[in-house]
Amino acid sequence: MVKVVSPDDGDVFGSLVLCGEDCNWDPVVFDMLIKAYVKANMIEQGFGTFRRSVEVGFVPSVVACNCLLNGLVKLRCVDRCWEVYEEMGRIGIHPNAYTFNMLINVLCKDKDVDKVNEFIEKMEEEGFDPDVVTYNTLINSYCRKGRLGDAFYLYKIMYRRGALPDLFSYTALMNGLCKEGKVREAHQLFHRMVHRGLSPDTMSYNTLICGYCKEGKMKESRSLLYEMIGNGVRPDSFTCRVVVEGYGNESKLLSALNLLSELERFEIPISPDIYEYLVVKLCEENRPFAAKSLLERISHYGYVPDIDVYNELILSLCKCNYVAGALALKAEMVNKNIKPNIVTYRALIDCLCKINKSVEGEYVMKEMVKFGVPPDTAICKALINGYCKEMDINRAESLLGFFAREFQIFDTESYNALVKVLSENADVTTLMELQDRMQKELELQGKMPCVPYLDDLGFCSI
DNA sequence: CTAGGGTTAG
Repeated sequence: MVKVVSPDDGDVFGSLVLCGEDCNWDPVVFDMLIKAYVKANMIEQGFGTFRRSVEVGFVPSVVACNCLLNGLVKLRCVDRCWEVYEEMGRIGIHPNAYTFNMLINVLCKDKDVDKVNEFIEKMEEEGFDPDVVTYNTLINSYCRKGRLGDAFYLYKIMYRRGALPDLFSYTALMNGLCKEGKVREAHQLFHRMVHRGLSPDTMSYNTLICGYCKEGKMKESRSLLYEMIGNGVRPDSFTCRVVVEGYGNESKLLSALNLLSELERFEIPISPDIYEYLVVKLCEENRPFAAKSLLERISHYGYVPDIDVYNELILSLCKCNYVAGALALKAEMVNKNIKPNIVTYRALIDCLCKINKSVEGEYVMKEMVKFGVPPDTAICKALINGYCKEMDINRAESLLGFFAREFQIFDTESYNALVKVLSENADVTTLMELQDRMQKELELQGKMPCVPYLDDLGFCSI
Protein backbone atom coordinates (compact mmCIF):
# COMPACT_ATOMS: atom_id res chain seq x y z
CA MET A 1 0.00 0.00 0.00
CA VAL A 2 1.19 3.47 -0.74
CA LYS A 3 1.75 5.59 2.30
CA VAL A 4 -0.28 8.76 1.92
CA VAL A 5 0.68 10.47 5.13
CA SER A 6 3.31 9.90 7.76
CA PRO A 7 4.08 11.52 11.12
CA ASP A 8 6.84 13.73 9.72
CA ASP A 9 4.67 15.28 7.03
CA GLY A 10 4.34 19.00 7.08
CA ASP A 11 1.10 20.83 6.46
CA VAL A 12 -0.62 18.52 3.99
CA PHE A 13 -3.88 20.36 4.30
CA GLY A 14 -2.27 23.67 3.52
CA SER A 15 -0.46 22.21 0.50
CA LEU A 16 -3.71 20.82 -0.84
CA VAL A 17 -5.45 24.17 -0.50
CA LEU A 18 -2.56 25.88 -2.32
CA CYS A 19 -2.69 23.24 -5.03
CA GLY A 20 -6.34 23.96 -5.50
CA GLU A 21 -5.56 27.45 -6.69
CA ASP A 22 -3.61 26.12 -9.65
CA CYS A 23 -5.62 23.19 -10.83
CA ASN A 24 -9.00 21.58 -10.93
CA TRP A 25 -9.56 19.73 -7.71
CA ASP A 26 -12.33 18.27 -5.74
CA PRO A 27 -12.72 18.91 -2.02
CA VAL A 28 -13.19 15.15 -1.71
CA VAL A 29 -9.44 15.12 -1.13
CA PHE A 30 -10.10 16.43 2.38
CA ASP A 31 -12.30 13.43 3.10
CA MET A 32 -9.52 11.20 1.89
CA LEU A 33 -6.99 13.04 3.99
CA ILE A 34 -9.10 12.57 7.11
CA LYS A 35 -9.31 8.88 6.42
CA ALA A 36 -5.57 8.62 5.73
CA TYR A 37 -4.76 10.31 9.01
CA VAL A 38 -7.09 8.02 10.96
CA LYS A 39 -5.56 4.96 9.31
CA ALA A 40 -2.07 6.20 10.17
CA ASN A 41 -3.13 6.64 13.81
CA MET A 42 -2.69 10.39 13.49
CA ILE A 43 -6.05 11.24 14.99
CA GLU A 44 -5.10 14.79 16.01
CA GLN A 45 -4.24 15.64 12.41
CA GLY A 46 -7.46 13.95 11.27
CA PHE A 47 -9.45 16.01 13.71
CA GLY A 48 -7.57 19.15 12.63
CA THR A 49 -8.33 18.43 8.97
CA PHE A 50 -12.01 18.02 9.83
CA ARG A 51 -12.01 21.40 11.64
CA ARG A 52 -10.12 23.23 8.91
CA SER A 53 -12.28 21.80 6.14
CA VAL A 54 -15.31 23.19 7.93
CA GLU A 55 -13.58 26.57 8.39
CA VAL A 56 -12.74 26.75 4.70
CA GLY A 57 -16.40 26.10 3.99
CA PHE A 58 -16.22 22.58 2.71
CA VAL A 59 -18.65 20.10 4.22
CA PRO A 60 -17.06 16.72 4.88
CA SER A 61 -19.11 13.70 3.92
CA VAL A 62 -20.85 11.60 6.52
CA VAL A 63 -18.47 8.74 5.73
CA ALA A 64 -15.44 10.89 6.52
CA CYS A 65 -17.08 11.85 9.81
CA ASN A 66 -17.69 8.19 10.55
CA CYS A 67 -14.04 7.42 9.87
CA LEU A 68 -13.03 10.09 12.32
CA LEU A 69 -15.53 8.85 14.90
CA ASN A 70 -14.26 5.31 14.52
CA GLY A 71 -10.69 6.49 15.10
CA LEU A 72 -11.73 8.49 18.15
CA VAL A 73 -13.69 5.57 19.61
CA LYS A 74 -10.71 3.26 19.23
CA LEU A 75 -8.56 5.76 21.14
CA ARG A 76 -11.34 6.17 23.72
CA CYS A 77 -11.63 9.90 23.06
CA VAL A 78 -15.28 9.95 24.03
CA ASP A 79 -15.63 13.71 24.46
CA ARG A 80 -14.22 14.38 21.03
CA CYS A 81 -16.73 11.94 19.53
CA TRP A 82 -19.52 14.11 20.82
CA GLU A 83 -17.73 17.21 19.55
CA VAL A 84 -17.72 15.70 16.07
CA TYR A 85 -21.38 14.73 16.41
CA GLU A 86 -22.38 18.26 17.49
CA GLU A 87 -20.36 19.81 14.72
CA MET A 88 -22.11 17.52 12.25
CA GLY A 89 -25.48 18.78 13.47
CA ARG A 90 -24.33 22.40 13.34
CA ILE A 91 -23.21 22.27 9.71
CA GLY A 92 -25.98 19.99 8.55
CA ILE A 93 -24.27 16.66 7.95
CA HIS A 94 -26.90 13.98 8.50
CA PRO A 95 -25.72 11.10 10.67
CA ASN A 96 -26.57 7.67 9.29
CA ALA A 97 -26.89 4.20 10.82
CA TYR A 98 -23.11 3.79 11.06
CA THR A 99 -22.81 7.07 12.96
CA PHE A 100 -25.56 6.15 15.38
CA ASN A 101 -24.28 2.65 15.94
CA MET A 102 -20.83 3.91 16.81
CA LEU A 103 -22.26 6.50 19.19
CA ILE A 104 -24.54 3.95 20.81
CA ASN A 105 -21.48 1.80 21.32
CA VAL A 106 -19.78 4.75 23.03
CA LEU A 107 -22.78 5.23 25.31
CA CYS A 108 -22.93 1.50 26.09
CA LYS A 109 -19.44 1.63 27.47
CA ASP A 110 -20.69 4.09 30.10
CA LYS A 111 -22.71 2.91 33.05
CA ASP A 112 -25.77 5.01 32.32
CA VAL A 113 -28.34 2.87 30.50
CA ASP A 114 -30.98 5.63 30.45
CA LYS A 115 -28.72 7.74 28.26
CA VAL A 116 -28.56 4.95 25.70
CA ASN A 117 -32.33 4.60 25.55
CA GLU A 118 -32.80 8.35 25.29
CA PHE A 119 -30.35 8.44 22.45
CA ILE A 120 -32.07 5.59 20.65
CA GLU A 121 -35.40 7.39 20.89
CA LYS A 122 -33.82 10.45 19.37
CA MET A 123 -32.29 8.35 16.63
CA GLU A 124 -35.68 6.85 15.84
CA GLU A 125 -37.20 10.33 15.67
CA GLU A 126 -34.67 11.13 12.98
CA GLY A 127 -36.02 8.22 11.03
CA PHE A 128 -33.49 5.49 11.67
CA ASP A 129 -34.60 2.08 12.85
CA PRO A 130 -32.24 0.11 15.02
CA ASP A 131 -30.59 -2.49 12.78
CA VAL A 132 -28.89 -5.76 13.57
CA VAL A 133 -25.70 -3.96 14.58
CA THR A 134 -27.60 -1.73 16.98
CA TYR A 135 -29.27 -4.73 18.60
CA ASN A 136 -25.99 -6.61 18.82
CA THR A 137 -24.28 -3.66 20.46
CA LEU A 138 -27.06 -3.44 23.04
CA ILE A 139 -27.21 -7.19 23.64
CA ASN A 140 -23.49 -7.29 24.13
CA SER A 141 -23.62 -4.41 26.56
CA TYR A 142 -26.40 -6.02 28.61
CA CYS A 143 -24.52 -9.33 28.67
CA ARG A 144 -21.37 -7.65 29.90
CA LYS A 145 -23.36 -6.02 32.69
CA GLY A 146 -24.89 -9.37 33.65
CA ARG A 147 -28.37 -8.28 32.54
CA LEU A 148 -29.19 -11.43 30.62
CA GLY A 149 -32.94 -10.89 30.90
CA ASP A 150 -32.73 -7.60 29.03
CA ALA A 151 -30.37 -9.12 26.49
CA PHE A 152 -32.73 -12.01 25.71
CA TYR A 153 -35.68 -9.64 25.53
CA LEU A 154 -33.90 -7.75 22.74
CA TYR A 155 -32.97 -11.01 21.05
CA LYS A 156 -36.64 -11.93 20.91
CA ILE A 157 -37.84 -8.62 19.51
CA MET A 158 -35.20 -8.69 16.81
CA TYR A 159 -37.35 -11.15 14.84
CA ARG A 160 -40.40 -8.92 15.11
CA ARG A 161 -38.38 -5.91 13.96
CA GLY A 162 -37.04 -7.78 10.99
CA ALA A 163 -33.46 -7.70 12.18
CA LEU A 164 -32.54 -11.36 12.25
CA PRO A 165 -29.99 -12.37 14.90
CA ASP A 166 -26.59 -13.18 13.40
CA LEU A 167 -23.35 -14.71 14.67
CA PHE A 168 -22.61 -11.60 16.70
CA SER A 169 -25.95 -11.80 18.49
CA TYR A 170 -25.56 -15.47 19.40
CA THR A 171 -21.94 -15.12 20.43
CA ALA A 172 -22.76 -12.21 22.73
CA LEU A 173 -25.60 -14.16 24.35
CA MET A 174 -23.50 -17.30 24.73
CA ASN A 175 -20.78 -15.24 26.31
CA GLY A 176 -23.28 -13.77 28.75
CA LEU A 177 -24.51 -17.24 29.69
CA CYS A 178 -20.98 -18.59 30.12
CA LYS A 179 -20.12 -15.71 32.41
CA GLU A 180 -23.00 -16.76 34.66
CA GLY A 181 -21.72 -20.33 34.68
CA LYS A 182 -24.50 -21.50 32.37
CA VAL A 183 -22.35 -23.14 29.75
CA ARG A 184 -24.88 -25.92 29.07
CA GLU A 185 -27.51 -23.31 28.19
CA ALA A 186 -24.95 -21.56 26.02
CA HIS A 187 -24.36 -24.82 24.19
CA GLN A 188 -28.11 -25.26 23.64
CA LEU A 189 -28.25 -21.77 22.19
CA PHE A 190 -25.33 -22.73 19.97
CA HIS A 191 -27.34 -25.71 18.67
CA ARG A 192 -30.33 -23.49 18.03
CA MET A 193 -28.11 -21.08 16.10
CA VAL A 194 -26.82 -23.88 13.89
CA HIS A 195 -30.37 -25.17 13.46
CA ARG A 196 -31.36 -21.72 12.18
CA GLY A 197 -28.82 -21.99 9.45
CA LEU A 198 -25.91 -19.98 10.82
CA SER A 199 -22.46 -21.52 10.47
CA PRO A 200 -20.43 -21.11 13.64
CA ASP A 201 -17.13 -19.32 13.20
CA THR A 202 -13.96 -19.25 15.28
CA MET A 203 -15.42 -16.66 17.62
CA SER A 204 -18.56 -18.61 18.46
CA TYR A 205 -16.62 -21.84 19.01
CA ASN A 206 -14.11 -19.99 21.14
CA THR A 207 -16.80 -18.51 23.34
CA LEU A 208 -18.24 -21.91 24.08
CA ILE A 209 -14.87 -23.62 24.49
CA CYS A 210 -13.79 -20.87 26.84
CA GLY A 211 -16.98 -21.38 28.87
CA TYR A 212 -16.30 -25.09 29.27
CA CYS A 213 -12.64 -24.50 30.12
CA LYS A 214 -13.55 -22.04 32.86
CA GLU A 215 -15.64 -24.74 34.49
CA GLY A 216 -12.88 -27.30 34.12
CA LYS A 217 -14.95 -29.34 31.67
CA MET A 218 -12.01 -30.26 29.51
CA LYS A 219 -13.60 -33.26 27.80
CA GLU A 220 -16.31 -31.05 26.36
CA SER A 221 -13.77 -28.38 25.40
CA ARG A 222 -11.65 -30.91 23.61
CA SER A 223 -14.49 -32.45 21.67
CA LEU A 224 -15.70 -29.00 20.60
CA LEU A 225 -12.19 -28.23 19.44
CA TYR A 226 -12.23 -31.36 17.28
CA GLU A 227 -15.71 -30.52 16.09
CA MET A 228 -14.57 -27.12 14.97
CA ILE A 229 -11.57 -28.51 13.11
CA GLY A 230 -13.88 -31.11 11.53
CA ASN A 231 -16.15 -28.31 10.31
CA GLY A 232 -13.25 -26.53 8.71
CA VAL A 233 -13.13 -23.74 11.28
CA ARG A 234 -9.53 -23.09 12.21
CA PRO A 235 -8.67 -22.65 15.87
CA ASP A 236 -6.73 -19.45 16.49
CA SER A 237 -4.32 -18.41 19.21
CA PHE A 238 -7.20 -17.72 21.60
CA THR A 239 -8.57 -21.23 21.21
CA CYS A 240 -5.18 -22.79 21.86
CA ARG A 241 -4.44 -20.62 24.84
CA VAL A 242 -7.79 -21.13 26.47
CA VAL A 243 -7.65 -24.92 26.15
CA VAL A 244 -4.04 -25.20 27.29
CA GLU A 245 -4.71 -22.97 30.27
CA GLY A 246 -7.84 -24.97 30.98
CA TYR A 247 -5.75 -28.13 31.23
CA GLY A 248 -3.15 -26.16 33.19
CA ASN A 249 -5.69 -25.13 35.80
CA GLU A 250 -6.64 -28.77 36.23
CA SER A 251 -2.95 -29.73 36.50
CA LYS A 252 -3.31 -31.87 33.38
CA LEU A 253 -0.16 -30.71 31.69
CA LEU A 254 0.42 -33.94 29.84
CA SER A 255 -3.01 -33.65 28.22
CA ALA A 256 -2.15 -30.09 27.23
CA LEU A 257 1.08 -31.24 25.61
CA ASN A 258 -0.65 -34.06 23.76
CA LEU A 259 -3.28 -31.69 22.48
CA LEU A 260 -0.66 -29.30 21.18
CA SER A 261 1.04 -32.14 19.29
CA GLU A 262 -2.31 -32.99 17.75
CA LEU A 263 -2.87 -29.40 16.71
CA GLU A 264 0.57 -29.27 15.18
CA ARG A 265 -0.35 -32.31 13.10
CA PHE A 266 -3.26 -30.28 11.76
CA GLU A 267 -0.70 -27.58 10.96
CA ILE A 268 -2.28 -25.15 13.33
CA PRO A 269 0.37 -22.67 14.42
CA ILE A 270 1.03 -22.53 18.16
CA SER A 271 2.25 -19.27 19.58
CA PRO A 272 5.47 -19.37 21.64
CA ASP A 273 3.56 -17.77 24.53
CA ILE A 274 1.55 -20.95 24.92
CA TYR A 275 4.63 -23.13 25.07
CA GLU A 276 6.22 -20.70 27.47
CA TYR A 277 3.16 -20.93 29.69
CA LEU A 278 3.58 -24.71 29.79
CA VAL A 279 7.31 -24.51 30.49
CA VAL A 280 6.65 -22.27 33.48
CA LYS A 281 3.72 -24.38 34.62
CA LEU A 282 5.81 -27.57 34.49
CA CYS A 283 8.43 -25.80 36.60
CA GLU A 284 5.82 -24.80 39.14
CA GLU A 285 4.65 -28.38 39.36
CA ASN A 286 8.20 -29.53 40.12
CA ARG A 287 8.81 -31.16 36.77
CA PRO A 288 11.89 -29.27 35.66
CA PHE A 289 13.13 -31.99 33.32
CA ALA A 290 9.87 -32.12 31.41
CA ALA A 291 10.03 -28.32 31.24
CA LYS A 292 13.58 -28.43 29.98
CA SER A 293 12.86 -30.96 27.27
CA LEU A 294 9.87 -28.92 26.11
CA LEU A 295 12.13 -25.90 25.99
CA GLU A 296 14.62 -27.80 23.87
CA ARG A 297 11.86 -28.93 21.53
CA ILE A 298 10.63 -25.41 20.89
CA SER A 299 14.14 -24.01 20.64
CA HIS A 300 14.27 -25.81 17.31
CA TYR A 301 11.51 -23.50 16.13
CA GLY A 302 13.68 -20.55 17.00
CA TYR A 303 12.15 -19.82 20.38
CA VAL A 304 14.56 -18.05 22.72
CA PRO A 305 13.63 -18.04 26.40
CA ASP A 306 14.02 -14.77 28.28
CA ILE A 307 15.58 -14.39 31.70
CA ASP A 308 12.30 -15.02 33.56
CA VAL A 309 11.82 -18.38 31.87
CA TYR A 310 15.41 -19.36 32.58
CA ASN A 311 14.96 -18.35 36.20
CA GLU A 312 11.80 -20.41 36.53
CA LEU A 313 13.71 -23.43 35.26
CA ILE A 314 16.70 -22.81 37.50
CA LEU A 315 14.44 -22.24 40.50
CA SER A 316 12.59 -25.46 39.80
CA LEU A 317 15.78 -27.49 39.32
CA CYS A 318 17.18 -26.05 42.54
CA LYS A 319 13.99 -26.79 44.43
CA CYS A 320 14.43 -30.43 43.44
CA ASN A 321 18.15 -30.21 44.33
CA TYR A 322 19.32 -30.79 40.75
CA VAL A 323 21.96 -28.17 41.13
CA ALA A 324 24.23 -29.47 38.37
CA GLY A 325 21.46 -28.97 35.81
CA ALA A 326 20.73 -25.55 37.25
CA LEU A 327 24.38 -24.52 36.97
CA ALA A 328 24.53 -25.82 33.41
CA LEU A 329 21.50 -23.68 32.51
CA LYS A 330 23.12 -20.65 34.10
CA ALA A 331 26.19 -21.28 31.94
CA GLU A 332 23.92 -21.55 28.90
CA MET A 333 22.38 -18.19 29.75
CA VAL A 334 25.77 -16.57 29.96
CA ASN A 335 26.72 -18.12 26.62
CA LYS A 336 23.59 -16.65 25.06
CA ASN A 337 24.44 -13.26 26.49
CA ILE A 338 21.53 -13.26 28.92
CA LYS A 339 22.88 -11.83 32.16
CA PRO A 340 21.82 -13.85 35.22
CA ASN A 341 20.27 -11.58 37.87
CA ILE A 342 19.87 -11.69 41.65
CA VAL A 343 17.03 -14.24 41.37
CA THR A 344 19.22 -16.64 39.42
CA TYR A 345 22.11 -16.35 41.82
CA ARG A 346 19.99 -16.53 44.95
CA ALA A 347 18.46 -19.82 43.80
CA LEU A 348 21.82 -21.35 42.91
CA ILE A 349 23.63 -20.29 46.07
CA ASP A 350 20.72 -21.27 48.28
CA CYS A 351 20.64 -24.72 46.75
CA LEU A 352 24.41 -25.28 46.88
CA CYS A 353 24.52 -24.33 50.55
CA LYS A 354 21.57 -26.56 51.36
CA ILE A 355 23.32 -29.61 49.94
CA ASN A 356 26.57 -28.86 51.80
CA LYS A 357 28.40 -27.34 48.87
CA SER A 358 28.91 -23.95 50.45
CA VAL A 359 32.38 -23.55 48.96
CA GLU A 360 30.81 -23.80 45.51
CA GLY A 361 28.13 -21.44 46.69
CA GLU A 362 30.74 -18.91 47.65
CA TYR A 363 32.37 -19.36 44.27
CA VAL A 364 29.06 -18.52 42.55
CA MET A 365 28.69 -15.52 44.84
CA LYS A 366 32.12 -14.28 43.76
CA GLU A 367 31.04 -14.68 40.15
CA MET A 368 27.96 -12.51 40.63
CA VAL A 369 30.09 -9.83 42.24
CA LYS A 370 32.42 -10.01 39.27
CA PHE A 371 29.42 -9.56 36.93
CA GLY A 372 28.29 -6.51 38.88
CA VAL A 373 25.28 -8.06 40.62
CA PRO A 374 25.58 -7.25 44.34
CA PRO A 375 24.55 -10.05 46.74
CA ASP A 376 21.69 -9.47 49.18
CA THR A 377 20.89 -10.50 52.74
CA ALA A 378 19.28 -13.76 51.65
CA ILE A 379 22.51 -14.81 49.97
CA CYS A 380 24.48 -13.82 53.05
CA LYS A 381 22.18 -15.93 55.23
CA ALA A 382 22.42 -18.92 52.90
CA LEU A 383 26.23 -18.93 52.84
CA ILE A 384 26.75 -18.32 56.56
CA ASN A 385 24.19 -20.96 57.49
CA GLY A 386 25.77 -23.31 54.99
CA TYR A 387 29.26 -22.91 56.38
CA CYS A 388 27.97 -23.20 59.94
CA LYS A 389 26.19 -26.41 59.04
CA GLU A 390 29.42 -27.69 57.52
CA MET A 391 31.30 -26.52 60.62
CA ASP A 392 33.56 -24.25 58.60
CA ILE A 393 33.56 -21.53 61.22
CA ASN A 394 36.52 -19.59 59.90
CA ARG A 395 35.04 -19.19 56.45
CA ALA A 396 31.70 -18.21 57.96
CA GLU A 397 33.35 -15.48 60.00
CA SER A 398 35.44 -14.14 57.18
CA LEU A 399 32.41 -14.05 54.87
CA LEU A 400 30.42 -12.17 57.49
CA GLY A 401 33.18 -9.57 57.47
CA PHE A 402 33.24 -9.55 53.67
CA PHE A 403 29.50 -8.85 53.40
CA ALA A 404 29.78 -6.06 55.96
CA ARG A 405 32.80 -4.45 54.35
CA GLU A 406 31.96 -4.77 50.71
CA PHE A 407 28.18 -4.60 50.70
CA GLN A 408 27.14 -3.10 54.04
CA ILE A 409 25.14 -6.20 54.83
CA PHE A 410 24.86 -6.62 58.61
CA ASP A 411 22.62 -9.57 59.23
CA THR A 412 21.89 -10.36 62.86
CA GLU A 413 20.46 -13.74 61.99
CA SER A 414 23.65 -14.83 60.22
CA TYR A 415 25.76 -13.58 63.08
CA ASN A 416 23.62 -15.42 65.59
CA ALA A 417 23.93 -18.61 63.56
CA LEU A 418 27.69 -18.32 63.81
CA VAL A 419 27.56 -17.59 67.54
CA LYS A 420 25.31 -20.56 68.05
CA VAL A 421 27.71 -22.99 66.37
CA LEU A 422 30.60 -21.56 68.34
CA SER A 423 28.71 -21.79 71.61
CA GLU A 424 28.14 -25.46 71.00
CA ASN A 425 31.73 -26.16 70.00
CA ALA A 426 34.02 -23.64 71.67
CA ASP A 427 34.60 -21.99 75.01
CA VAL A 428 33.32 -18.66 76.18
CA THR A 429 36.64 -16.94 75.54
CA THR A 430 36.59 -17.83 71.84
CA LEU A 431 33.08 -16.46 71.70
CA MET A 432 34.01 -13.21 73.35
CA GLU A 433 36.92 -12.84 70.96
CA LEU A 434 34.56 -13.28 68.01
CA GLN A 435 32.25 -10.65 69.37
CA ASP A 436 35.19 -8.27 69.81
CA ARG A 437 36.31 -8.78 66.25
CA MET A 438 32.82 -8.27 64.87
CA GLN A 439 32.32 -5.13 66.91
CA LYS A 440 35.53 -3.71 65.54
CA GLU A 441 34.32 -4.52 62.07
CA LEU A 442 31.12 -2.65 62.76
CA GLU A 443 32.92 0.34 64.22
CA LEU A 444 35.04 0.48 61.12
CA GLN A 445 31.81 0.74 59.13
CA GLY A 446 30.65 3.56 61.39
CA LYS A 447 27.91 1.42 62.90
CA MET A 448 26.93 1.55 66.51
CA PRO A 449 28.26 -1.36 68.51
CA CYS A 450 26.09 -3.46 69.15
CA VAL A 451 23.32 -5.75 70.11
CA PRO A 452 23.64 -8.19 73.00
CA TYR A 453 23.72 -11.24 70.82
CA LEU A 454 24.82 -13.46 73.62
CA ASP A 455 21.57 -12.70 75.45
CA ASP A 456 19.65 -14.54 72.83
CA LEU A 457 21.62 -17.64 73.55
CA GLY A 458 21.28 -17.64 77.30
CA PHE A 459 24.87 -16.54 77.97
CA CYS A 460 23.79 -13.34 79.55
CA SER A 461 24.32 -14.24 83.16
CA ILE A 462 28.07 -13.62 82.73
C1' DC B 1 -18.52 10.79 -17.85
C1' DT B 2 -16.31 10.27 -12.53
C1' DA B 3 -12.89 9.71 -8.18
C1' DG B 4 -13.25 6.37 -1.92
C1' DG B 5 -14.93 5.38 2.14
C1' DG B 6 -17.57 3.94 7.75
C1' DT B 7 -20.39 0.30 12.62
C1' DT B 8 -21.04 -4.67 16.81
C1' DA B 9 -17.75 -9.96 19.67
C1' DG B 10 -13.92 -14.19 22.93
